[in-house]
Amino acid sequence: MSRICSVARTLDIVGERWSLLVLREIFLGVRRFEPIREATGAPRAVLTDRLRSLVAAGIVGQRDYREPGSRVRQEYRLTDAGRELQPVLTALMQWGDRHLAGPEGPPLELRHAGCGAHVRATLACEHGHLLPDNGSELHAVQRYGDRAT
Amino acid sequence: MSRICSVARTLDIVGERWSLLVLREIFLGVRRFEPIREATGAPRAVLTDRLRSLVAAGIVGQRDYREPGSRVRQEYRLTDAGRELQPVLTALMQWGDRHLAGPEGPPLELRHAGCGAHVRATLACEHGHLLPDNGSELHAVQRYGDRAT
DNA sequence: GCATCTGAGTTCGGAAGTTGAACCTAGTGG
DNA sequence: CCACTAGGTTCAACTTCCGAACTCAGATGC
Repeated sequence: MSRICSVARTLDIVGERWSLLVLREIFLGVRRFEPIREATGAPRAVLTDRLRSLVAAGIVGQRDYREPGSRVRQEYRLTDAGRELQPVLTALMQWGDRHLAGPEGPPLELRHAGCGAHVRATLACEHGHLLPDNGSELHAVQRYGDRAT
Repeated sequence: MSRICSVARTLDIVGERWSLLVLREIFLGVRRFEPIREATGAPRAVLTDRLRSLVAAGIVGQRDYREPGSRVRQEYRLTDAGRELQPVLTALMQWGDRHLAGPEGPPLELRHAGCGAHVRATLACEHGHLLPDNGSELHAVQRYGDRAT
């Protein structure tokens, strides 16, 4: 009896050690193999593999580029689906900032391009109410999803 | 040169295959070993190990319980830090609902306990502006964090 | 033409993690 | 005192991960 769940399905795609770190770099504008490898620390073989599966999953796309004086190579960009993982990364970062940051404070800050204010991942309902981060005002409704194994 | 990042630090703790699924179950109120194992499908040895590291990380706490006619056993509950991972789970679930759900729609719905409206993980700035999920209005400011390796 | 550089990727053998199945254990009820 | 149960532990096979060394192809210097 294993539960059908969108969390599980999403983790099948981005739930390994390096996938989300790779996405973080691409979000930050790092698009090429070597720089991504340096920033994440992933071994080459693993990075090759992860980029391939992110492309296969439609989260990342490839595009040719040519640095003057070099041959054509590939760079990696987020697709629309990939960009929609931003709230996941933001929520992870926010938790780490709060619970794991050193005394120097968070290494990276996210600001609203429009007004410059600090951006947070929040839970909000469709009537516009803001919920506490700890999920205390949350009510989960199971619609279906216990699967005979 | 590996980047210092709260995403990476958070993933060191909850970034393995089963950790977030275990947390999802505990969020849903499943608190005991056997039911968690059935719902997630994790092998026993792995589940034992994950629960231990979640406890060690201060995300999950243990508490005695005693079912009538049984000896004392342990159940697992979220700590405050653990509950604050709710936005991460919600964001993962939301992405899966949008990109991986079957024709039946999402298996689980989250509602605001107060008003019953659907709850979403969103990006919002401290001035109260709601940002698009795809991070398009986001500006990342690196404060420090390139670490010589 | 030939050697060399570079970014991207492959190959390799050893280390680490994951798996399902079988076994262990301490109370409890019959 | 025997069987049952929830929660682990152990085990051997298997898979994945790792870092280091190697390959590949096109660009450039000589």
